Amino acid sequence: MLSQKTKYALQALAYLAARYEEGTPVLIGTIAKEKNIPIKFLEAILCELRNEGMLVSTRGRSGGYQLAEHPKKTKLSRVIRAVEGPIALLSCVSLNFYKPCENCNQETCCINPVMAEARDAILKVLDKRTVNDIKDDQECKVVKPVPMSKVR
Amino acid sequence: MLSQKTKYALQALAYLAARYEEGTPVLIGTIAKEKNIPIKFLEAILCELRNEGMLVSTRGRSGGYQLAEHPKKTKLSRVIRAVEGPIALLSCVSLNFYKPCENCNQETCCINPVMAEARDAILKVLDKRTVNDIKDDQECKVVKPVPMSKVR
DNA sequence: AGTTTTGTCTACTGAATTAGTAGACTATAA
DNA sequence: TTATAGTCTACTAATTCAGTAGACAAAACT
Repeated sequence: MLSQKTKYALQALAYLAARYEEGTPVLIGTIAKEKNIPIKFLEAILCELRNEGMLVSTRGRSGGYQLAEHPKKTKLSRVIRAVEGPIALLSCVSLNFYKPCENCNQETCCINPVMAEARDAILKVLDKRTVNDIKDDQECKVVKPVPMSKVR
Repeated sequence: MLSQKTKYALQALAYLAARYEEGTPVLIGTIAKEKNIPIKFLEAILCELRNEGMLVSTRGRSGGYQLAEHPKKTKLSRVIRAVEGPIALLSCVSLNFYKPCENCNQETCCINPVMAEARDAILKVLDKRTVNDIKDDQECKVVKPVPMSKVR
């Protein structure tokens, strides 16, 4: 399960994506209020996303946060990795946070390949879906399938 | 990420699956030693799996645990749900542990459908893979694909 | 230039979960 | 009948999660 923090991150990005075309920074306070997120907690989350290069911030008056690039460019897998950490079910099959198991032998462990299969299945979705797919104020109850040719 | 507890559960089942044909109970102590799992912790885990009907236990001398049914019958999704809980990334898209979000509106939330898509992708793997696929002492580095016709 | 608005950063805290332990108790086979 | 093995309840230490507080820094508007 994703943590509350990751959920907040996704919600904030969904909001910023909807306002991406405006081209101006959005106040933390506005996002917090709109999405019902504790402002100080959101602050820390947005700061992390900025450090990861997903957001840009403007300080001072009329400052705030905005997406660093078009919402279609930011994959959900990247967001989750930044806030939550590994996407794989076990660290021994993680692509970005690999760590061998302590009590089992990689060579003979038969759990490993099945978990790798599961990881690939999740990533197939989270690598093709972007912030644009979760943005606010759109018809979204039916997610339109993305043709595999569009997935790089 | 799966918890240590779930990993232990899978490892124990992998061991029991390999010894399923023997038809006799296996000591907790044997599994604990073989798999490097703290015995008292394993005890609690096996007890849970028994309560879920995946294992049967025999008390007293020459007692122990064994699989309740053929390893092919026990889906990994069932194991994970029993020990870990929901498989979905958000509880609002969980099939077995559904709980609505507190701070977002199900009707307008666009994160929901994407997460449902991810859930289906994971379940497609965890519903078709069984304890038999992870059992010890087999060639398993290459997981043979299961034809979709075999998946119910 | 000064003040206000807004973001940044560090540190702290309470609650929940995870991982593991201890020990009394109960059932069964030899 | 006794040793062996599982059952059950309760406890605890460590870690993570979720959220808070407050000092500080940058920028814009006056």
